[in-house]
Amino acid sequence: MTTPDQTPASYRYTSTLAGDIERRWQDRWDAEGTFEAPNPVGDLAGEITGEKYFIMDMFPYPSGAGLHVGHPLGYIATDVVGRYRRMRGDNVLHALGYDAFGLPAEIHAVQTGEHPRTNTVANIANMRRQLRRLGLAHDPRRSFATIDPDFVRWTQWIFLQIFEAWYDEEQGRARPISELRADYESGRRTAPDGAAWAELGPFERSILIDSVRLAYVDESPVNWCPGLGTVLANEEVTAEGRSERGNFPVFPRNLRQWKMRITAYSDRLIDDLERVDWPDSVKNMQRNWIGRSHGARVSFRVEGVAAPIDVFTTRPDTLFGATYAVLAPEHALVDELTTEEWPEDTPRLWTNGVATPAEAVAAYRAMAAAKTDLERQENRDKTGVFTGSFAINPVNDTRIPVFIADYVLTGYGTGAIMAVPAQDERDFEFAESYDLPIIRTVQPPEGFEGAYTGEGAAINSANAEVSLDGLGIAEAKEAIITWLQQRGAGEGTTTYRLRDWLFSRQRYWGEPFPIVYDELDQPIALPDSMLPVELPEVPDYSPKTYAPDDAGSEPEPPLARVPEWVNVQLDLGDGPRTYRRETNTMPNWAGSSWYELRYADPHNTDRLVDPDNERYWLGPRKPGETGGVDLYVGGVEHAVLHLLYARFWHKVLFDLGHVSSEEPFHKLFNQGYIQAEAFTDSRGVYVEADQVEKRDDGTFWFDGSSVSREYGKMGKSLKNAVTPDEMYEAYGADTLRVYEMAMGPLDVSRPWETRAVIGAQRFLQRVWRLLVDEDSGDLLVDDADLDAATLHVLHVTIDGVGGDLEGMRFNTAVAKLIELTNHLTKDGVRSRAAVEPLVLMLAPLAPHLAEELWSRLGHEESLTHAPFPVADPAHLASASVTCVVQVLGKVRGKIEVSPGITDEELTALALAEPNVVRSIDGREIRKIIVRAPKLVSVVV
RNA sequence: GCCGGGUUGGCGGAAUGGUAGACGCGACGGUCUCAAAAACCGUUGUCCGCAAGGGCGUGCGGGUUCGACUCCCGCACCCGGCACCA
Repeated sequence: MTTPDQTPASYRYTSTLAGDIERRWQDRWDAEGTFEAPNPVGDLAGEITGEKYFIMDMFPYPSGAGLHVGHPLGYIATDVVGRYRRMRGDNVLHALGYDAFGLPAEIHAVQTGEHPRTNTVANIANMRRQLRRLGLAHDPRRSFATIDPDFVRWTQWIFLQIFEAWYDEEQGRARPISELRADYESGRRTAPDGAAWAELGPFERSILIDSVRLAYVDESPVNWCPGLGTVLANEEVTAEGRSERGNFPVFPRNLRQWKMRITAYSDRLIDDLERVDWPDSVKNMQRNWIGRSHGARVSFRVEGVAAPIDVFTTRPDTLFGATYAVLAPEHALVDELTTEEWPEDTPRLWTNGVATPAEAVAAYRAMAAAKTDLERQENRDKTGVFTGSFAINPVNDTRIPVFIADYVLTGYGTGAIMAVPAQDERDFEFAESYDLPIIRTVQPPEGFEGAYTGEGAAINSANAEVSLDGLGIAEAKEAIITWLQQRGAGEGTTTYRLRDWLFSRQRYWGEPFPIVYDELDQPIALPDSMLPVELPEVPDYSPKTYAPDDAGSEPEPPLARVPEWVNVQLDLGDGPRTYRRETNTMPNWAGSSWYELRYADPHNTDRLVDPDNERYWLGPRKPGETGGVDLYVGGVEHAVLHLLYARFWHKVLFDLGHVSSEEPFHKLFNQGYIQAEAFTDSRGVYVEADQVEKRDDGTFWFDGSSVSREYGKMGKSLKNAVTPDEMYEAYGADTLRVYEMAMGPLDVSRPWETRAVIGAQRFLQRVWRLLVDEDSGDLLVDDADLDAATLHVLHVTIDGVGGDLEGMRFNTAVAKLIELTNHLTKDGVRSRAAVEPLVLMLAPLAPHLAEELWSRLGHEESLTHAPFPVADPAHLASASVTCVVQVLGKVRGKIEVSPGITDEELTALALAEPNVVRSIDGREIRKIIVRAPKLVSVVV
């Protein structure tokens, strides 16, 4: 019930008024194309002024659940930066696309029978609506979704560029396959086995070429996930050996799959991290993931066997201490090394009590194969079995036994090691278990027991030709590598943890490969004119899935079930023939691996991106720089997945001359997460957080029962999502923006607190009330001159806010604007000279309110390109300064002084301050430190 | 185990080696109101004190300095990443 005298002021800045203002300005920005950024050439060409600035957000996956208030955090931050830079005169490119292929849409399609595109398009529309209401200054002409046929076409085109390229180690870059073919044809290059090109048949030639392509089909161990019915990249498998998505077990299986030769770029991917402006944590994660380690390959001759064992070691300096060798159970040489019978005097410990080496090895291999990654991780006891063979240590011709053991991994280095128990903890444990000799080759500290991995002088390390004794680790490594190279027994080398990128998935909702196979089963690229290859309609969107632990099951992608699409008649140059299409699809990382380029030229039908547009938006600003997007903001969860793949593709495109930038993202910023309280009942089940009652004694109640509080990522699963729509409704978009920016530093995660949002609204309300009469709506601004104190506060604020926005310290920028507002409010200062700069400074954070006030101040144009205020140094110094007087480091007095005061005058004033006099208490003054005009420190 | 980041009032957080706690939330007191809400004004690290003022205080223990949240050494705990990677 309302009565007339209870009606609130009609022009109070409430959520209703804010909503009116916000919708009005959003419509006007759209109508006027306010945020459209001109390109140098093409359909978006226009007059360019100012420096370019390219901002990107990690684009969203259009989930059916819609947004919660955690999602827009990064989008608001980039929007503030973009709006600030426009006011500084920059030509700002900022748009938002959608990463729209992916599993959730496919699952939804399987459940409903609805085409994933239908649902995805609806979700994108809903997300666009929610985001538009935030007032983001995006160029709407540059938005796209990775599922758009126009976009898919170029994803497929890039795939073919990679397919039609090889890595020239000599030049350190990718080159087109056509150049390799030309080299072979002209005889400048011969096949690795020495065969001449002319002597090879067409099939052999294809095999030779296919074996070096950057995108290739390979039968090798991959991560097969029966529960999902698809294979997964290493990056998509958790440390526990389960799928990152769905948490199903993953099994190693040999399968024919597409891979990308990302390992060719290992060095550049590591080295160029030094050239980009990224958080150290992410750089470290990428370095770790690539896992470069320098060491040596050493060849061990084996008695009675032709092939030597090649091992990789990072400690070649300890070679004299190698007392046995170990192969991974899956190593190719194991069968050859396994002897007929146990050698005489073989300790029973080494045979596992089995009658023959063959049986013992077979049993051990079977046991190792049955172990999941998780079991391997839980049980790190060193086990193994002797093969019956002996290798010869090249430095001293000692016979050393060869074991297989599952602590040696098949995928790393050469899959074989020399074991040096004295200097390696794992080898030490194994040697203890199997009673193997331990020879120290590095002098440990007095009384040290066990494996010594620290620095020290080499000992026991000399033969007739070389002595390492007395050398430190680094010199010893160098000396032994030189010796090994002279003897042909080894060489210095580098290995990597990174594996080639598994690029095919047995899914429907992804990009089809632009590849067909001929009758010899060789992959053939489709010509550009046939792109994009579009997805066929299918009866069933899901791949065949199996019981999660059915390791022996076979992948069957949905596309394989559409024979009329799979088997196709094409004329690829030598008349119409029947081909078989690739039925796998690309992983959903494909679109995000190059989308930065498409923002720069979103409608180009002739090229991926016009070189002029690419050079303008992404090219290096100075020679020697990498170039790339000027600011890229997103969550840290993509530190090694998306960000590594995108760098790889970008570098291939650079090598092939399609882009001028060497890196996709020059500056990366990881925003934190918005967390939220979640509540569980006595069974541990989450209850609706917004229905929990908080009592004054600090307890929480739901439906009459006590519940307990925890903090977690906001979302549906914890039942604690707060939607932006609720916030628009209750406070308005500007309030939500200011609150999210004021909560704390952008890169730190922090809990959401709806009740604290009111503070942001009160601030905006105060600004509004300063300029506008709440009852009449009249402008209250006058043209009075500013007093000295106000001038000082104003210019200090201008100086600070500009720097804070520049440095993405949005929380302190908001605090400074609040201080200025409070100062003006308290003194009743409504002068145009003060409120106009305030409105301009507020504009990046609360653009709708700022536009409305700016227009009420009499400006007809949007303030989007109005100049951001510049501080006048003359007003940065204030008329008087508070000087702190310390006695023995403790503050004992404060005196107001003029900023220009001399050290002598200040010292005299300080020593006269009554409380300082009392504190000194007549003691002798030993020293006085003066930092005029702020500080005097007295030492007694 | 290794690598990276962190620990400041009731809460979120602020502090080029120079007044610790800006700004906001909450709480408490007040103005307005018949009352309440909203809004506005004031107080708010903690202890002693009527006050003036003083003691203590940035995870813990040391150190450097006239002066340390800040720099150095050691430790604890929390978060993230990697992990039998030779």
